[in-house]
Amino acid sequence: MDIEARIRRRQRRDDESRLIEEYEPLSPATHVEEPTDRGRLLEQLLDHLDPVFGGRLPPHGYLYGPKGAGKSAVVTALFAKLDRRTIDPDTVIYTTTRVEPTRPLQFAYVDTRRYTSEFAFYHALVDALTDERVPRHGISTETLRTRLHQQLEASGAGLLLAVDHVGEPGSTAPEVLVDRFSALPSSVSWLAVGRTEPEATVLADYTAASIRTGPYRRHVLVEVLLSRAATTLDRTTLDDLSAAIADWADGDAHDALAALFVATDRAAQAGRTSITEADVEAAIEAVPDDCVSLGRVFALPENKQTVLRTLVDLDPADRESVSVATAAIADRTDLAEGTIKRYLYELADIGVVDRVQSVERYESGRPPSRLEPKFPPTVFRRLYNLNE
DNA sequence: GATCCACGGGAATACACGGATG
DNA sequence: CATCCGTGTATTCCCGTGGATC
Repeated sequence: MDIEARIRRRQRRDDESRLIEEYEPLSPATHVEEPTDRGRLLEQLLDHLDPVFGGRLPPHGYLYGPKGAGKSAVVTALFAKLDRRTIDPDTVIYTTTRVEPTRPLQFAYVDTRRYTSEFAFYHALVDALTDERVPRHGISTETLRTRLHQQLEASGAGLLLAVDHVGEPGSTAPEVLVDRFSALPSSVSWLAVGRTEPEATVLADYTAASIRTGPYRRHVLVEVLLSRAATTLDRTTLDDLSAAIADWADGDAHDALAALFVATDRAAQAGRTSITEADVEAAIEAVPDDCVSLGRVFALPENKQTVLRTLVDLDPADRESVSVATAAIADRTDLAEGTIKRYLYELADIGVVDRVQSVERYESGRPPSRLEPKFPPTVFRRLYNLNE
């Protein structure tokens, strides 16, 4: 390869990476610090958490609502703020009718997509509550649990714990969680966050309060899209097309952002800084029905992401069956076939990829199934490469 | 030496089909 | 005709091993 070509390639790559960095605000997997658009939900949450501002713990609670409704956005933002604000009993103003013992409060947020196992869960908690490094190895789950207890008792502080993505396939089931909570001291109050109706889970039996949130209202979702796109796209066509995306997304901010992301990418590939109707149409096409949250995909263990990354680049013919895909991925990664195949089945099991059974007749044997990602490949590719 | 968990692999089971059997 | 059986593939389930780290 001559020097010219090498330089050209460098330049192209720089262009590309700069472009991708600009995309980041459009990522459906990241939350902004100030989700100003979820005022109602924020108020509901603050109502529930009100005792906190008097130095007391609120009762256990459950926040639920559909995908892309801003639950995680609000809860992570709120807990980040609360965590920075030490609630000091001395500054609390009492109504003097009753003297309750007050104590300082701590706040922690745990995402069960990432910290699923019992060990990982306690580890995340202890880690959040202490400045010291907590060993990941050579320490038993039991030891970790007692350490958490000691920590909580020693500090005398109450803990408000938010536990996100409860009951999603591949994360922690409500029953398991309730079990774990029962092992925690009474100075811990938790707020579970999930999608399922409380009546359909055991959580209803343990929580005093359920907070329900619905999908985004149309005009609010448009605002979300516009504000996130502000740095990336010029405004020429944005208003109308954002409205179109919002209509299609039906209140799901995740899918709407994903579509806007794909549309932006398509425009950028063509060297444009504004999106067209065709971009949006193509983008909507690229977001599958029942699209799985990209946050979930990026919470998967590294090697499962590697398998997915390879899978989405495969020739469609190489995705026609699990075995074929396994072989193709094994060629391109250093994972063993057995592992890849198991991963693919596991990914299908939690709904990250779909297995579509072939209807064509084969000579003999059980018919294979085609693998289809249940997320927009473009978005995954871009964000994955960004993390490299 | 202890611990968790990612990997790798293999055994058991399910499914589809054609052909044999009752 | 209904059922069973054999074969070949797909899928599920399970467990031992070893890496990394304390």
